[in-house]
Amino acid sequence: MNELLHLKSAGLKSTLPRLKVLSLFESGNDRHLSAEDVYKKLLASGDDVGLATVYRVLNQFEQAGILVKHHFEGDKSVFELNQGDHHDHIVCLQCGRVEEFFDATIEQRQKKAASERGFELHDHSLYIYANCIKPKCKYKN
Amino acid sequence: MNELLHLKSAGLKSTLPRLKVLSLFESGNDRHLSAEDVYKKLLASGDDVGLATVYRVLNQFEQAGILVKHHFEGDKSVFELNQGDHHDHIVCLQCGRVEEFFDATIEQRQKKAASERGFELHDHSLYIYANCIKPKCKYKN
DNA sequence: TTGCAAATGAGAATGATTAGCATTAGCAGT
DNA sequence: ACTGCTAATGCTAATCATTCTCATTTGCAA
Ligand SMILES: [Mn+2]
Ligand SMILES: [Mn+2]
Ligand SMILES: [Zn+2]
Ligand SMILES: [Zn+2]
Repeated sequence: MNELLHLKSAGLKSTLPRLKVLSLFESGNDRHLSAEDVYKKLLASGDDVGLATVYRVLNQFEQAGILVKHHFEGDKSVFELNQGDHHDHIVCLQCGRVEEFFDATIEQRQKKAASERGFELHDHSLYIYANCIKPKCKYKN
Repeated sequence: MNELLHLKSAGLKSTLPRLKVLSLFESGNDRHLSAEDVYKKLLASGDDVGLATVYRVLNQFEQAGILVKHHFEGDKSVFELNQGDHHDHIVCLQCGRVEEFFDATIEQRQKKAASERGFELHDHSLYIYANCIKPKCKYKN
């Protein structure tokens, strides 16, 4: 019942759509999902939710700190469970595989770059676009 | 007449809209401009171009390597002159000021992060969102 | 000059995301 | 358990940036 705590502490009612979205992310099959991904997965599993509701819930969860939003190359944004650990992403340009990484040196040098120029770092986004080295890459022929 | 060379070598006809867009960037008043920015600036200076043409020209210039496109926080993308030097950006969340920086260590560790995980780095995007430290910040009250 | 492919411009179309609004469903208090 | 009220949902319509269509214009090579 971790989900309920999450929702309650965020001041959000425990509704069916919210629980479904949450458990989708907690099932852990895919960490990074777009609104459309979530919508389709729920439909596929027989759960009826409106696309608008999916968008709303995802944004509410982000504001509540339950999810984190990312903007990978392309138009649509993706969400993932916020597990406290900050990390950045490597995205395969061929198969779309997403790998997570954390580099303390990079983090530190970003802070330094900011402060040296009269800024106080609030946030950053770092995406590495790359190609899987075969044979891992499930390149779409 | 550097512009003409640019265009010719890219296989692009030297048309009025293209020359105007190019000289706008080369005037150097603002390095980072969105399509809308470019459109409005051209209109303001009495030059009539269609918005669609601006979009087309910007993308052609990007493909030709004349401009580089960035996706700062927010929806609209911005372009800047490609002067050969790669750099990343710090964006002030309050006043929108954009500062450029380059950190060899960060670059190198990105490459390493990728190769260590079976990727060949192709590209990356790094944006630092921060707040100007007063009194530099032209915060919009 | 002429001819013609390439480029332009105005507006329609697109695609992701959000807003509006009537209907439904949590849930606090009986 | 029953009421009532507010928040949440689910349509649909609206936004907003960007792209597409296509009739008209323009650069430029012969
Ligand atoms: Mn992640
Ligand atoms: Mn720049
Ligand atoms: Zn791959
Ligand atoms: Zn500022």
